Amino acid sequence: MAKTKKKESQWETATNEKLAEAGFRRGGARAAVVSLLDEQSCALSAYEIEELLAARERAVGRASIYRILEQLDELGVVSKVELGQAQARYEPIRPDHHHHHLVCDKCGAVIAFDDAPLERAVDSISKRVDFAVEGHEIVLHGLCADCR
Amino acid sequence: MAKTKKKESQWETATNEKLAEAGFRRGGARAAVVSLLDEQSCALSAYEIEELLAARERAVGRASIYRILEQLDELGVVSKVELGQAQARYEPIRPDHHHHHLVCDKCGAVIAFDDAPLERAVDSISKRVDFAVEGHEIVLHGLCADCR
DNA sequence: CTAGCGATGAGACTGATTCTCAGGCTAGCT
DNA sequence: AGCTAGCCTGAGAATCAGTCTCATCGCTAG
Ligand SMILES: [Zn+2]
Ligand SMILES: [Zn+2]
Ligand SMILES: [Zn+2]
Ligand SMILES: [Zn+2]
Repeated sequence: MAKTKKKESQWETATNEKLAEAGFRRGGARAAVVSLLDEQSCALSAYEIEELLAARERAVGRASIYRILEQLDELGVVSKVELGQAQARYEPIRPDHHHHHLVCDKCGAVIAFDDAPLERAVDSISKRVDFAVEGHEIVLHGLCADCR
Repeated sequence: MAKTKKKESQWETATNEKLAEAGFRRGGARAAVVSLLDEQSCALSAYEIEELLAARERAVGRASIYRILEQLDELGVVSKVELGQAQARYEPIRPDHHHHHLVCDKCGAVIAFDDAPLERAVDSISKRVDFAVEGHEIVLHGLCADCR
């Protein structure tokens, strides 16, 4: 069966470069995770990643998934987001698509949103506090249109 | 030994009233947790609550602590905050002391801060989205002054 | 082509949180 | 005050996400 050769996006390319620069060797498991993340516009849980990869012809061990996600997080190419759902989610960081999340407390739906004034307010605070701010996470809780 | 009779604050009083209104009976475990939370200005983890209560003369079972915190969260008098530390923290909601947190990724220190422009930005978004926003959580990650 | 060493994954382990259920206590009634 | 229904508690088992261990696999420098 012919393998679907997808076009690598900016993110996947940049991520592979950073991995190489950081001294990592190439490996099938990591490539599969990076490739899957590259297709996402919002966050996936480690469990979802495990399932999606298994559904393709490239299952990856759970230990590897967590190890890889941690490496990507440290490299600054992936963001670990805690939406108060007792499990972390991970999404690729694309400078041109910075966003935050609305979480439905009833059905768990996650909706992305972005807002310039909000970012400005956060940047402003970051400069004022005696703290080296490296990132921020903003989550709005409530009920989605369907659950209301 | 004389028991230190503390003055009930606005929060503890209001919480007890809401519990009664919601049809809850009174109970020693819950009263102890509510009283402890009332003394806090920022968030405690369930484990810390368990220890602090045990250190006094009123140990409360772990199951009860979690059950009670969940009830208080549902009543809207306690906020469950996830600071990305693999464990939730809980703090009383005091309308006049609304705040958010700075978390040191190195040592885990939690520092509270508040910012009017930030709240305004969040309120503004809340009104614009097709989502019934009931609350929000903002966490800034980075390195505290000591760990830098 | 081969050795050396990073990459991988099965499964045990940990730690936080949730569940179960027997016994305790409150609130309401007599 | 005494009695009862049913909420309140807590010890310990069960879950579950996430972490660790370690034997094996497979890059890649040479
Ligand atoms: Zn997202
Ligand atoms: Zn919903
Ligand atoms: Zn706080
Ligand atoms: Zn620190």
